[in-house]
Amino acid sequence: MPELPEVETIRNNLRMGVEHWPSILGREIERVELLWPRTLAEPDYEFFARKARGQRIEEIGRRGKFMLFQLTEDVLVIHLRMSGDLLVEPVDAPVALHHRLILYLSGGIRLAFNDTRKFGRAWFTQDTAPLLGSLGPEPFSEELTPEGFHERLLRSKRQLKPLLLDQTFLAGLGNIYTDEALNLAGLHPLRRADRLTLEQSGRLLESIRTVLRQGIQTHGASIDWVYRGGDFQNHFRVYQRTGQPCLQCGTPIERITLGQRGTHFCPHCQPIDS
DNA sequence: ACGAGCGCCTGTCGGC
DNA sequence: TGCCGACAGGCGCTCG
Repeated sequence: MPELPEVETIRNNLRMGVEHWPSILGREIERVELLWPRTLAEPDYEFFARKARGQRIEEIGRRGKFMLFQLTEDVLVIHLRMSGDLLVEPVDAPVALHHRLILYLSGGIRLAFNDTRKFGRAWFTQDTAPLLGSLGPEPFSEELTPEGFHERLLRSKRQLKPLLLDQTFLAGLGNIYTDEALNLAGLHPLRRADRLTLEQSGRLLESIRTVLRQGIQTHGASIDWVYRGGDFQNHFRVYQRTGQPCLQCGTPIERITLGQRGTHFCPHCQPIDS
């Protein structure tokens, strides 16, 4: 589910509040509840439950696909992986089937980490470096220039699709937005990174920023996010459009498997050579 | 340094 | 209706 735009959408909702949801900023953690032990990667539950109690949520940040809850003393880091979601609820609401971790907050509300497939993880720590230190640049960083991006691409012999999914190369892209960005840039997913011209690299960076910006503006690629108003799935150019005509040229969209991930592209608009 | 394959999990969908 | 495989937004690991 969540790539950079979805994580950013959730972050905004939790910070600013949204209809039915008050902001959780400034609230105190009164109690925590862990319903699936593996969801808490570290530390052990006893320590976490004791130390988190009484801390306030000072700020909510994001790095790549990681959500960062800056607390009074520690940081709660959450990665939603495939099916994770964060919900604000009244304390007396029934606990949904797939809730894995719940923070009970001051003011009669709670923050629930809901995660059907149980891949999501939470870390409670004072040092985020081991988790975030190896991440690549943020796509919207002003320090990431077309020239700098081109140089990074030239250092790799990898195919574009797996490279863009590698969070140490660039932080935040997932399967949907990678396919969309490559299509928009007119680049084949199997193209070798070190064969791109400066102009192609610049177009790729621009395309990445465009599709991510569209994703954020439409509140994420929902599918099962209807309640949140996510709308990006109505704007897919290639993702999950196998066999359907390319919006640009009418050629049927092709699907291949690459590193266990479905990969969608237009064979005409994204030629393997040039 | 790279790609391929698997494990972690639950749910949905299409074919037979 | 029921069963079975394919597939799903991610990522860490091993192996060649």
